[in-house]
Amino acid sequence: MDNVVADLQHDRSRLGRTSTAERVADILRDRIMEGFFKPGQQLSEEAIAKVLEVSRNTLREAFRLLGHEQLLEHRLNRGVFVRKLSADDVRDLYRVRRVIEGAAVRRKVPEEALGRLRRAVAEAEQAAAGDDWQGVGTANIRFHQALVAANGSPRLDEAMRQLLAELRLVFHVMENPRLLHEPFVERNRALLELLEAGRAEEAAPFLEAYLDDAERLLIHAYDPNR
Amino acid sequence: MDNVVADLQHDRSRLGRTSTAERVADILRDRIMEGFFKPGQQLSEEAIAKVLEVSRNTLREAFRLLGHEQLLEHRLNRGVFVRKLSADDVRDLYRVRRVIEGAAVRRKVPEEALGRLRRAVAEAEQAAAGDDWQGVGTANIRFHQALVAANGSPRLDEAMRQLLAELRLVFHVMENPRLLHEPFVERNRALLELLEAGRAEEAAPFLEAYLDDAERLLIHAYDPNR
DNA sequence: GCATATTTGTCCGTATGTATA
DNA sequence: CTATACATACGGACAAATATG
Repeated sequence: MDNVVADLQHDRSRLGRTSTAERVADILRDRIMEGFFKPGQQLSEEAIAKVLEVSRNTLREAFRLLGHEQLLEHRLNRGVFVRKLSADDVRDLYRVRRVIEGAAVRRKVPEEALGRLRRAVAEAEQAAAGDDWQGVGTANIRFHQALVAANGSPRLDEAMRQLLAELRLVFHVMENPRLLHEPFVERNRALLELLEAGRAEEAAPFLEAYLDDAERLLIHAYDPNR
Repeated sequence: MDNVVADLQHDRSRLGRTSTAERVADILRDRIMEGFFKPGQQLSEEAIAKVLEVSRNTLREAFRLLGHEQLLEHRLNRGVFVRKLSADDVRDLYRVRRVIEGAAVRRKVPEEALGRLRRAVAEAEQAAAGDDWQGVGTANIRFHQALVAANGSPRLDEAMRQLLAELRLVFHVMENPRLLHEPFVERNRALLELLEAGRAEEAAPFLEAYLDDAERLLIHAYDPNR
């Protein structure tokens, strides 16, 4: 436990530009999303403040930011914990994805967004060829971000960014990332081709089925307790 | 259980004991949304901390929360200011509304949600009859919240709550709330009737036109500088 | 169930940096 | 350019809640 916190030392160098609280939040966010801090784990004020060499007050501001992003959970007089998602949370996240991504595929996707989609698909295929399933996951996420960007809305982009950050909390408690990401590489390509052909009326139900399957797969494999 | 009382269920989350920072954030949020603090206005740490009798550290935690909700803007070493929305922001907010509310009307709206919609419409009509345009605005907002609730997603509910809070920033810099809210009372009723009849394929374009008009009206009347 | 240690919640004083009149 | 006001950040203090033996 002490060793886990000690590893944070490496992030100490990144402090130096914007407000300290925001930079601390950035560091912690990265750590949570990469699975270094695990769902359910408590983040001790004193320990982290000491290692990052910031005051407890500043750290608490950072905690507030991450709490609002749903990555941390505040329990009064108990402290902050990395959020642990329930199966219901997963279902809700997919509900939101259907709404936001569904709206995107119903539009005529601009050429710029198509370019990003193509690159994401190529990246995923390349990673898959090299058995790099972590890389496939990252590329797939980029694919869906590019998809949402077709809406042309900064706020939807931001909402998707946060949604995917939450989803990572789920990914990290699962072993076997291949099972999770491999099936969707070719479906991403298929979806891309529908969009390139401007066949929105087919893309929408295709995406629905896609997300249904992804949700089912995730729920089935997901055990919130560890 | 009484249906009117059922609406209160949504406020249940606000009951639990909370930290001072969260209660301060609640107070400030209310003040901003009621127009007491005006867009562009600076919120002085020292002055507010003194009046609310909390420490500046605690107040800063509250500021972080509201900043993340887009109601306050942080300028490094300058302080926090009530967010001032641009015309582009307004357009983006309506983009998001089309996505979230559009998804709702495409569904079969559950009876429970229909009940809330009916009550909101009735409330708006009653307020309009009494020339209470502020009340009409509140009722209309409740209508759209009930609409989004048809998605059955806590996260979309929360997103809508925040979106409407941002929109209030715009409403408050406009004089003549009647112009803003009156036209939509009967359109809300019309939309409700389409939903009650289960005519989703008509409700969707009706809502689109509705939001287009509302956005146009708002953009036209809105001058970000005061 | 009790006594004790630990941790959070909150406040204060202060030093430093930054923007602006 | 200087002066002033204010935000930023720190560290210490203590009460209150919670965990621990």
